[in-house]
Formats: sequence, structure tokens, C-alpha cells
Amino acid sequence: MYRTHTNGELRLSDAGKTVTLCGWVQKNRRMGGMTFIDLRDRYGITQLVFNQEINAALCEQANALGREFVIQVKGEVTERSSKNNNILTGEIEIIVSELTILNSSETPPFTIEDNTDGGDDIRMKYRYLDLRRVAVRKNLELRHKMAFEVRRFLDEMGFLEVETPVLIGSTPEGARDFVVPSRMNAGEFYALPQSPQTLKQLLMVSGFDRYFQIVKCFRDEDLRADRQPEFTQIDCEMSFVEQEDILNIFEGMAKHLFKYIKNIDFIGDFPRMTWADAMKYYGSDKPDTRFEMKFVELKEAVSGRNFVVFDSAEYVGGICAEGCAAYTRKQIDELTEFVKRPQIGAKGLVYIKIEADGTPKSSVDKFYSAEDLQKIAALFNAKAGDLILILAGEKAKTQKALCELRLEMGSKLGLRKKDEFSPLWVVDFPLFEFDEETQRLYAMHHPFTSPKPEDIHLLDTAPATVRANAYDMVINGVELGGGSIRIHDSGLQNKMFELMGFTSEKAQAQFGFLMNAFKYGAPPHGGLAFGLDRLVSLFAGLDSIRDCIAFPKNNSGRDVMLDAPSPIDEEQLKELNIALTL
RNA sequence: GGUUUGGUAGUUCAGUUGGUUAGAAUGCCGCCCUGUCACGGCGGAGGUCGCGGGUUCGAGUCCCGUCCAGACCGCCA
Repeated sequence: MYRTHTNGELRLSDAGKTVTLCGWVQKNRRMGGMTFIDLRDRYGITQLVFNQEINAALCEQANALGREFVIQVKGEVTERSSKNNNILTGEIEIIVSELTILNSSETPPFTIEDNTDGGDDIRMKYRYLDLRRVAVRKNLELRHKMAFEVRRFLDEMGFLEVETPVLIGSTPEGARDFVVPSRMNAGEFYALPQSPQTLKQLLMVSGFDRYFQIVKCFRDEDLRADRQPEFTQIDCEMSFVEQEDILNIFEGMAKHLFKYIKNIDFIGDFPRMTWADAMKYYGSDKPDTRFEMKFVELKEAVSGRNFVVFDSAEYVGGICAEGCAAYTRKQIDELTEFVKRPQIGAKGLVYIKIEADGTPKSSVDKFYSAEDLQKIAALFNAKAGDLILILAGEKAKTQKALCELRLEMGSKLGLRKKDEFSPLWVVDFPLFEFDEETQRLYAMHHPFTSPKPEDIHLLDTAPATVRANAYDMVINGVELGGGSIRIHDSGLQNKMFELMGFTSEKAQAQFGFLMNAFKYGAPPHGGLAFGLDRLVSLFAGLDSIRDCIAFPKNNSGRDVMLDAPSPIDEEQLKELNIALTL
């Protein structure tokens, strides 16, 4: 037997026991006559003691141990004379009587400690060493626990986990597919699923009326802090349900996770917000509702004063930052620079300060009287000491810029606390999005999303205004999951394909298997999918989902540890009938 | 595809207006140290300044190109 205990479990009550421990040498503190070693495994750290007077040879052996050596020790659990309250085993130490080196180690390229000296780059290259650190390990532990609680909850609700294939067919709608050449079918390719969407709908046709799967999905698009080319979804689908049933069940799942993982009890229902309101008041379909600072539309209030910037703008809107009237010229300039960055793209920033005595002072005093400004301030319910920030321009772009400015102000004012959670459902998404480039409608969610029954009559006359039975769960400005009630009627589905410019041949070629299945008694159904990576990073307070993935890809989709992707040799290419044009 | 920030010792970084032998911390090695736990003290080794080109009497520093990494935009049904 290699060990009797882990390095995290021995306490004062174990004093006197003879134990055997295994682990990695975290730190070797040589004091001359005696040596302390911190022995680490994934459960914690236990201090080992070697004493020159008691066993000089053993102490010399201990002195030779380097960082990250793997050792086994036998010894007696003893109360410490000077205790360490920072670690759970801090009241005891092991007086070692036998020491075995199980494996030596080269000096690691960075220190494996809570406050490591390693940067992201080197830690990713040696990710297996990075994973030895508490900070990273606890994220994976949390991930496990959350996935476990999801399974427990869904199992209790009668859901069945079914695996779906990873080698499937390509569908050009939506994100780019990752593609896998087929050796046995020359010139043909599989695609990796962007989600098991169509497969889970087929499972509904098969009668598995409550399905879920914690499943890898793949999208060949550029990466972000919250986007990896392979990521994990909690994928769910239900039959004989309406939108309300789905929202209730999965709101229940979110509450279950908050309760069992974060020990937070949510009272009452998650708020619901229409997509239209989310855009109007927050300029985003995933508003961070930890703080208010809602947009106020000002086009009417500011027109007709010969201020050409506002008069010519399609949209004028602002936010009110409480207590920021004392901002200096420099601070306002910084905000102006912020919104003028090319990624945000505003042309400028207009401000109105409400001074301590209630008088307004603005960057547009030339055009607006004190009375005008007070009227504007009233629209924001601004009080003395507040700062109103106004952007103007083309509607969608300006709302987006104002959204960024709102989030920036929220951060500056400390209103985006990581341990506060503000969930909501965003509902009534538009069914379609018009793409200027290709001049056609695209499904905003996916082509199987059903329109709201009361909007179906608009499909022919004003398709862009049709709302969908689609919904997203948003927490703290993060889109955690989304879904829809699907179309189960092949007539309506055909209509949808038609509106999106599919010929019936193309629809049949791409989705024929689903359309055919729907001929054999498809039940009404709907579902949703949660991003597990985002859910875990939200709960852990991480800035990037990479930190809760054991072996993530870097910014350019590379695994720097494996050095993948990589070229393959001529033979392999030949076998796959692939010629490179590089 | 674009915007932007960075690349200097094993690691994390500093490096002034272009000017002598490129520094610090940490890690590593050696010696000392019997209650440390960020141990301490003394000493030492360690550099293609990402790469290529240019300007200059002289480039880590300025210019051009390129590669790599981070954040963001486009993209992500």
C-alpha cells in the first residue's frame, strides 16, 4: 500500500498515529539542524520534519530533495510546537522515519504555488504542472461538482442522458463546421456537431420525451475569452411542453445549482424581459442587470436646438452615472477616448453634470439652456451630483456603444460584484435576422425555431418583425443558455426554409432526414442548451472559460502543450485522398 | 480579415532623450543556520534583448517587415 492517508486529512486528533503519505515536494526549508518539507497532493499540504540529531542520514537525504520530487514517507503524526492556521493540517506535522524517492523531477519552469511567477504562455505549455496549483485545480473540482449536480437534478426530473454521434454531416447554416475526412468514402467529409440539435429533435420523434446530454460541441470560429473551438453544453430537449414548462424546469435547475454549489436561495421567479426591452434599455440581448443605469432615449428631447450632431442622428441616448458629477476633465476625456476606440466606434461623448447646487453644466451649453438641460436631467431622474453621458448616431451602433459605456461605468463604480448574481430570462427574440451582405433572412436562433403563433400571419408580409418562441437565460451579462420551442409541423418548417431562401431540394438535401422523421408523428417539443464552461466560470468568478477547462486552446485555436494542430504526413493525406493547395 | 497591447536572465518584469560592462525580484547552485511555513544570512552562475532588414559614428531603445502571445471588432444559427 502506497499511502494510508492523503495530505489534506490529518488533524490534531490523529496525533500518535503512524502513517504513510505520498506526494510532491512543494517546498524544502533547510534550517541547518532540521529540515521542513511541505508535501503536496490534490487534497492539501502536510508538513514533514527531519531532525539532524535524531537521524542525520535521513535528514541529509531530505536536504537533497528538489521541488516536485515524488516521495513516500512513513512517520508519526505529532502536534506542532508552532502551528500554522493557514492550512487545514497546520496543527500537526509528520516526524519522518522512512523516506522513499518514488521519482525525481527537473526544476519546473515556473513555481507551482498559489502566486505563481509563471505567465499564461508558459503555464499553458506546461498545463499539467499548472494543474497542480490549487487555484486551477479547484476550478476543475467545481466543474465536476456542477456537472454532477446537473445530472442529479435532471435525473430526478426524469431526464434520460443519451449519447449522440460526434461524426455527423455538415450543415452550412450557422457557425463554420469542423470537418473530418472519411477514408472509406473518398472525397466525403463528416462534420463535428456545433450542437446535437437535430439529433435531439429526432430523439423526441423517438419518444424520449425528456432528454439531456453533457456533450462536447465544436465551432470553427475565432476564439474569445468566453469562446473555445470545443466546448461543453448541457443539452436538453422535452416533448409535450410549452415555453413556460421549459423556463420553469430550467430555472429550477439554475436554482438547484445556486443552492447546492453556492448556498444561495433565490426567492421568487427570475425576471423576464423581452428582447425588445433588453435592446431599448440596455442595448444588448444579454444585459448585466446587477445594476440599473438604464438607457434613456433623448432624440425628441434634444431636437430643434441647432445642435447638428443630435439633430442629424438617428438615435440619441444616454445613461446616468450616480454621483459622478465630480469627474475631472481628465476622467471625462478618458471616457471619451474609451467610446471612440475603433472597437466601440462612437464619434464623441456629450456630458451633463448636475452640480451640487442642482445646476446643470454640460459640454453642449452653447446649444442648450439650463432649462433645456434640466428637462433632460428630469428624464433620467438625475439628482445633484450625478453625471449624464450621452451618445448619438446610427441606432444599432450607438446602442451598442452606450451598452459598452454602461458596463464600463458599472465596473468603475464597483456595481459588477463577482459574488452577486442577477439572473433573468430574455424572451421573444426576433425569428429572423436580415443579412445585408447576402440580402437574405437568417434564423436568429436556428431554422427549427417556431414563430410565436400570434405572429405567424406576419410571415409573408413582414417576416423581420416576427417574434420567435425563443429564450435565453442571462446572468450578470453572460448568456448562459438559450433555446426555443421547435417547429414540429413539416408545412411550417417548409415555409421557414422558403423564407430563408432554401430551395426545396436544398432543404431536402440538408435536413431531409429531419423533415422525413417529422412525417411519422413528431410530438410538439422544445428545449435549450447551457454552456457548462460559462456556467462554471461564472460560479468561480473567472474572467475566461479557459481557467475551468483542463487543456484549453489558445487565442489562435492552438493547443500549445500538444502543439496541435500539426501537419500530417504524405501517406496519411494520400490515404484520405487529400491534396494540399498550400 | 481588422484594431490594440506586449515579446529583455529558467520565470515575472524595469531599462530615462539612441551613448561605458543590460538591471531587480524570484527561481537555480554553493556555504552558514535547530521551529520554519513568502524562513533568514553570505556568495555564485545565468542574456541570440522574438526573428529579418533599415536609419545612425553608435540601436534593447527609432523605422519597415515578419513570427508568437493577450484583449477586442468582424465572425460565433
